[in-house]
Amino acid sequence: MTSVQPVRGTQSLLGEEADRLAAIATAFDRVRRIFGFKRVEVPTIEQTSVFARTIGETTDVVSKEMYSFEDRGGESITLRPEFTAGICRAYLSEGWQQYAPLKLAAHGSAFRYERPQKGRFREFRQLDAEIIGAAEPQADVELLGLGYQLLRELGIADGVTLELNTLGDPETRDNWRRALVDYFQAHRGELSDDSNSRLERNPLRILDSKDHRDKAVCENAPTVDDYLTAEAADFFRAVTAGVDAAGVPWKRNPRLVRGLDYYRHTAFEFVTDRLGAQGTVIAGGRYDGLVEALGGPHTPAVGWAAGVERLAMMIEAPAPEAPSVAVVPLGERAEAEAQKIVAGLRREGIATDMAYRGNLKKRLSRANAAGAAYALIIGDDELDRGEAQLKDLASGEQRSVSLDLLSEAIKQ
RNA sequence: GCGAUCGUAGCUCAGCUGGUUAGAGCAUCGGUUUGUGGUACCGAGGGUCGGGGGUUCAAGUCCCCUCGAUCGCCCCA
Repeated sequence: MTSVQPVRGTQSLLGEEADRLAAIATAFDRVRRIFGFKRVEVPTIEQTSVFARTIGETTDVVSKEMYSFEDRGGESITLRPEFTAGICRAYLSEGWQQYAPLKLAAHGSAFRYERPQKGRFREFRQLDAEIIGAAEPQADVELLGLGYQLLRELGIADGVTLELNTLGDPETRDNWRRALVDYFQAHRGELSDDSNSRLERNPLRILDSKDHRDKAVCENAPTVDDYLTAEAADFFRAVTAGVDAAGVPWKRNPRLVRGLDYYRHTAFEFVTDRLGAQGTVIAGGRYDGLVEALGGPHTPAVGWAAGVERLAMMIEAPAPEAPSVAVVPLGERAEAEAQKIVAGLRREGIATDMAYRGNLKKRLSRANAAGAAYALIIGDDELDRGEAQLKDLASGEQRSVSLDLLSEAIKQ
């Protein structure tokens, strides 16, 4: 066993595994352009208060999962546990308000001190999409359409279901929450221990508990629909009508809630049963109160985040990268000449490798293992004639090609 | 933070109820006459059996602790 170990919950990926993550980011970038979302880059670190004020002091994310430290200047800094708060901070501190409404897309690593398991890591990657400064239900619809098209581009839309719910406006939410607390108080004895503690911190979360006792109690719990104000009901109707019109399949899940405090109105998750316990692949909702929590003006906003590793587990393996040609020089003179040839081919845009170790047998073997389409064998005899042997590694056919016509021979 | 399972060469694993120098496949390196791979054959290197302690005449194999991994709970993307 080696003495150096990776930090728990981090990943070091090679080849296909790394290609999978890249494929997700590439697809997201393509779709985000089609939908007119601007790319944003935001810092990996923020002042701790940015997350503490927005996500909610009592949430597990803030109270026990953040990577926070004091920097050398004595400031409390936190590695971002998600993107939304940092983007909203930038929206305020960078003067992005002048561009509102803003459609933004970002992706990168986020950090949470959690117990690693399938599809869950301490350093994990997210795609993030936000629309800031738009109170219209059309914004929610556009965002859901973005998520759906991403899944389609990735070829996994069939295995994923959009679950949609509303948490209502603040009035709705408060009334519903109060009714839920009353109801669960009355059934305290039937709830699991976890849910009893949730009753103090985050009663809405009891609704999506996995415990069978909790599920039984939730069967008859009050639903949001009973407390929706007329405005909140209209808003949700407009969202579902828009999603239907956009051709995005969905289903209502009246027990779907959000873990973070800042959500209002629309809440949604794209979920799959193919990934075990971590089945949520994209999740988000409307967070009209967040910018205010950071000290800004009242600013309506919607957004979602997607788990890159989870998406990466679901997609087909991307085609492996292989050179078009592997140059195989024989002898010192040929090796020097080969550098010129390799450089020339690469300038032409042809993916080129050079096999420079071992005898011819080894070099060809390496060329083959690398997946090269052709091997270009260059020995003294060939050089004297201004030629090289171009070998098709799939068919085994080999022919002489003039060094002046190499790229043409390889491209065809 | 809680629970279950697991931890043997670079990788995937075998090692039966504890018993002489710990094995295989793949990978790596070398060779099968010195310029032809993908398909053969021969050979080599590589492991203090995660770490520490204990039981025993004897432990990879049993017990305890610890670290790590996996899957689930919690939380959440």
